[in-house]
Amino acid sequence: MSDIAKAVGISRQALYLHFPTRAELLIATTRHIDSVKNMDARLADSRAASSGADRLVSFIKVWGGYIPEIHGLSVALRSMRDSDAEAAAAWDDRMQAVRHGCAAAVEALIADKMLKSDLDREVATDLLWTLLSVENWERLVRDCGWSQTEYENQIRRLAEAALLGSGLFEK
Amino acid sequence: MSDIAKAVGISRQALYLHFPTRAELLIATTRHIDSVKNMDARLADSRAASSGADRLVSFIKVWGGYIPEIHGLSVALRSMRDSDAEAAAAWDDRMQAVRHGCAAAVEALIADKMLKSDLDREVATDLLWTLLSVENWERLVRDCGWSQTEYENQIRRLAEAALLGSGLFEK
DNA sequence: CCATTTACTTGACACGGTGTAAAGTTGACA
DNA sequence: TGTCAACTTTACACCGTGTCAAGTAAATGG
Repeated sequence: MSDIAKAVGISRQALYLHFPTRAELLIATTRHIDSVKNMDARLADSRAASSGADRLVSFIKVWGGYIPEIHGLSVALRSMRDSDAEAAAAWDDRMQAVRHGCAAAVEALIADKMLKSDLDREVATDLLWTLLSVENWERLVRDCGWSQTEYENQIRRLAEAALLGSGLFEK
Repeated sequence: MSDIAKAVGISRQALYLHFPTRAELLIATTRHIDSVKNMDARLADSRAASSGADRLVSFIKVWGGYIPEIHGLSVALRSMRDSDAEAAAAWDDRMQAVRHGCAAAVEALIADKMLKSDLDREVATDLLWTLLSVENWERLVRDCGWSQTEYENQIRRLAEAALLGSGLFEK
């Protein structure tokens, strides 16, 4: 809190006049970033795709490209998950939004009969959601040194390999 | 530290006589659990498999089954990653051991010409390592409510879909 | 123009957790 | 009997979060 106050150019106490707790500051920051970067609108774009497979690809591109922009905040929010229930709820809320995007993409695949025949919609959604986690981005981009485009390409391939059946011709 | 001391039945200070810092206590716990549960030996078992594909499956089974046993410790160790360099190093060290297992499995696939032809050994290792992260286990088992066997089966399928080519017949 | 309100300041303090330090107790072993 | 090792109690320093009180400076409004 003192670091932030210093960076902003006000006293630590003045910061507490605006945000009662550290958690609420982070939550407000989340909301602010979401509105500035307009995550919902970007995700909505991915709904424009015609086929289910295209929709999957564009959803992955949109969300995958969003991750680096929110990564710093995500670290802060997740690090206080266990000490602050409100922060945990704020983070989970954002993640549920992503999950809804995943569910919608899976639904589009089902509509196109492109989802692997032995995959439940719930299981498919969970798998896609897991693949697209911030943690996986961290591991591949930060720990393994992948570029953002490598990340996006491989995760897309992985998601396709995991979810896409060849429709009628699938064995 | 006080909680642990209480649980052990000694004073907080006596705990500091054994472990100079909280981080060192967790690191020692890691070592102890590894020796008690014998992770290395279990991983070695997966090397016995004849084919590369079998080896992949058995590695996933061994490590995937090990995750729940170390999960609590893993949470504690990861939560102090940013505040304590030694704890971070201890965790990274264990994860590098897993990565070596992944690399060995990928190598076995290459030897059997079963690795997807457009996958680099490094990229394949990174992907497998990422799939098998504790974080993905947490998401699927804890957050999504999957059973351990569901987790193991789906991750195995996912790894196979991601890495396995059909050898000569791969397009 | 004066009074109030608003946004901020400084300074102090409580609390919890980690880690340090010192002095005292207990029991075993030589 | 003396010494050592393991432990105890007590106290304290440091840091970060969050609270509280009193004061200031500028804008707003009757």
